Amino acid sequence: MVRNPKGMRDILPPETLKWRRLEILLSKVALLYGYGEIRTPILEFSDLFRKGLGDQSDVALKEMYEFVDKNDDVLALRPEGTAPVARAFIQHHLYDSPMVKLFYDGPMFRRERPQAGRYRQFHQFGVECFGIEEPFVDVEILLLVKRIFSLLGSPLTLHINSLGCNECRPRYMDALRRFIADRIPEDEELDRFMKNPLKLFDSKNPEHSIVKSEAPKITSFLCDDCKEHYETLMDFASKLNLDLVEDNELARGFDYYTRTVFEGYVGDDSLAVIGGGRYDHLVAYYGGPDIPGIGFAIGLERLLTTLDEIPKVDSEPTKTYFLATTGNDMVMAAFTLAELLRSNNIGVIMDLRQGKLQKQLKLADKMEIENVLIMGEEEYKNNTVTVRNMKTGEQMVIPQEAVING
RNA sequence: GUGAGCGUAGCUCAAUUGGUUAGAGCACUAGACUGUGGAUCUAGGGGCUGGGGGUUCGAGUCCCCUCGCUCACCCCA
Repeated sequence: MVRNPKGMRDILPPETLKWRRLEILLSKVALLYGYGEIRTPILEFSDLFRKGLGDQSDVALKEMYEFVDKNDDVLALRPEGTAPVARAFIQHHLYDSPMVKLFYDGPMFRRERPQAGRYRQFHQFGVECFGIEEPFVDVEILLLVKRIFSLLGSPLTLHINSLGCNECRPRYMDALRRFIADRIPEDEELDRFMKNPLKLFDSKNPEHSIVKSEAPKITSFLCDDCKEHYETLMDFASKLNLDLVEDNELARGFDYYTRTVFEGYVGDDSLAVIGGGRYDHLVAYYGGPDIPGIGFAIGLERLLTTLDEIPKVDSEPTKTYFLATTGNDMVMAAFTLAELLRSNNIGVIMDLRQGKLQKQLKLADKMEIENVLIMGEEEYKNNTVTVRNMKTGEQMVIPQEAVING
C-alpha cells in the first residue's frame, strides 16, 4: 500500500474549506495593519537556522530535515518562518525603508514524534515588522493578534514577558544559573539547564515547581532601557484593553529573542497556538545592519482544532445546485445551463455519469446538496427548469433566468 | 531520542479455556423502481486478521521480532 510519511497528513475537503477561509481572514487582517505578503523558499541553507535558532535549540540540533544537495550544499526544510524572512530582508536591502511589514503563510517542518497538536509538516501564519525600536510596534502587533482572535470568536489568553537585552539578560542568566545549580541534583537535566537556564521554566517535572516559584525573576534584572520599554508597552496595552497576562516564566525556544516575548492559548489548552517576540539583533547577526524586528507565528493546525465554524468568504459561490437531467439528449442542454449559472457565481454539480434520474438524485442526496435542478425534455422546450428542495421534497417549475436571481 | 497503549473488511466492532471455510452493522455496487433521492427488501464485491518468525495436531487468539497508529516525555506552533 502507498502511504504518507509519518507526521505529514493530507487535508481533504471539506476541511480544506476551513483552511481557505482561515487563511483569507488572516491575510485580510495583516493587510489592515499594512503588512505585505512575502513568500520565501521552503528550502534554505541549513546554517541559516543553525545560527539563528541557537545551537542548543532542539529544532536546530535534531529536528531539522537536512540533506546534502548534489553540489554539496547543506539544505534544510524550514522549521520556522522568521529566519527566512530576516534573510530575505537583508538580501533584498529592504532596510532601505525605515519600517518594513511582512506576513507569510505556509508549511514548516520539524522531525519530532507526532502527537496531539504536533505534526512533522505543519503550517504557520506569521508577521514580521522590521525597523522599529519603540514599544508601539509591540503594542500594534498585539492588537493585530487580538483582532484575529476576536474575528474568529475565539477567546485568546496572551502571556507576555520581557527577556531583556544583551546588556541585562546575561546578568539574569548567570544569576539563574547559580540559583539552579544549588537546587537541582547533578544529572543530564542539570546540564540542560546550565546551557539554557530559562528551560527551567518549561519543565513539567513537578519536583521543579517549587524551584521555579522561588527562582529569581527577570523583571528585577532588566536594565533601565528594557524596563522602560516593557513598562510603556504594558501601559499602552492596559489602556487599549489588551488584557495581557504577565508571565515571568515565559521563555521561548529560540535564541534570537530579546525584550518582548509572548505566547497565546485558547481555552485551557496547554499548547500555545501562537508565539512570538522581539529579535532586535537577528538581522545584524546575519550580517545585515543592526535593525530591530518583532513578529509572531500562529500554528494553524492548533488554531483550527479550537474553531468550529469559520465565516464564509466572498470568493465562494453564492449557492450550489445539483443539476440532474432526464430524457434523451439533455446533456448538452444541461451543460449550457450549468455554464450560464457558473458565469453568475452559482455553483453547479452534475452527475457526469448521466444515468437514470433516480441515480442522479441519489448522488445529490449523498453529496448533501440541498437544491436540485432537473432538466427534462419538457423544461428544455419551455426554457424552464424544475427546482427541487431535497429537504422538504417541494418542487416547482420556474424559468431558467429565475435561477440566476436566486 | 525515551516510555506506555493499541493493530481483524473503507469505517465501527464480533469470533467460547487455542478448534472446521473469520462474521455483523454502516458504507459501496446492482436490482425491485426507464421523470424523482432518503425508507424497506434481495443479491453482490470486498480480508495474506499490519508483516515475519516461533510454540502447537491446530493460532485472529499464546511467545519473540518488526512495521504502523495513538498518547505522554524531551521540545515546540
